Amino acid sequence: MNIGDAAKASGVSAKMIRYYESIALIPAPNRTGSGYRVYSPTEVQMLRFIRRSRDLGFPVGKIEELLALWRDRTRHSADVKRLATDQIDGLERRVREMQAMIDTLRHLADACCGDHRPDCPILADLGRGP
Amino acid sequence: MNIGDAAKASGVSAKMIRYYESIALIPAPNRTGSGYRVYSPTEVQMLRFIRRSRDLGFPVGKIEELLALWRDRTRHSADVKRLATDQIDGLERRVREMQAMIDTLRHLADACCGDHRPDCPILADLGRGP
DNA sequence: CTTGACCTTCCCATCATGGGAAGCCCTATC
DNA sequence: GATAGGGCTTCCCATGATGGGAAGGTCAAG
Repeated sequence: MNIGDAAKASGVSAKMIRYYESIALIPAPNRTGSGYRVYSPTEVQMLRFIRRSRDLGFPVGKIEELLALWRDRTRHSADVKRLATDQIDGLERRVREMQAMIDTLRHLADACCGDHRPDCPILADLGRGP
Repeated sequence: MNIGDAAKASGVSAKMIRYYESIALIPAPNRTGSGYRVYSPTEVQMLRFIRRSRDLGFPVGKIEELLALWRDRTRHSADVKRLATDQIDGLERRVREMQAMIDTLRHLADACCGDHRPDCPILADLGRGP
């Protein structure tokens, strides 16, 4: 299976597959005599694993840990769960930050009449003194 | 006022002040005979404006537009409001995406007993077939 | 045998931010 | 007046995950 087919089958772009190989997130695959990368079903499954992890927002470093646990038959599920809950915590923190921005923005936007006149509480707030 | 003092007064790091100048988000300030940047209160206020905008998640490109409107006494507040509501929309979209990740992760984490045994629905899900 | 689709590597760009090196400048203290 | 320490300058590099594109080799169908 060439890289293009592996990309289609896994949902990871060929570009990213090469990148993951370059940072050693995945092992270097076999090559044909002419240098083409060849992927086995197992490797494609690993790529799908990576893509699903990315879809859940895991950074590459954490995916590395997830892959190690995935391969480790003597893993403790507690370790996996901790990665998941840490990820939840990080996402929730970011959501809270963005929600605070949204709240402020909505408050300001509500106070702006949004017509042809220049008076604007949004700019007034951004430009207010210290 | 030197760059360090302007940084303290505005909350924008000296590094970022130089960066904003390099991308022409702010005009090049006056210099002393020896080449030190000198900032007036007006320029510090502009830096504060930028920092507040960044705190609300605006990307630099949008801050450029906000600054232009700020300076334009013939602006229409509708234009400012549109920037704000667009920003709200973008943030809300990202929040929804992250919330979906959180929901999935929590569902998976709840199903994982998180003990010393290797069985783990989280890994099972990430590694499941197509 | 040609054509077009694929593959390879390599370099560059994003976006906002920080780190650090080499070297100059200013002020306070001795 | 010399020296020390801290601040300033520019320049280069790195981040994280991704895409774009060029130059050139390969493969399969017609």
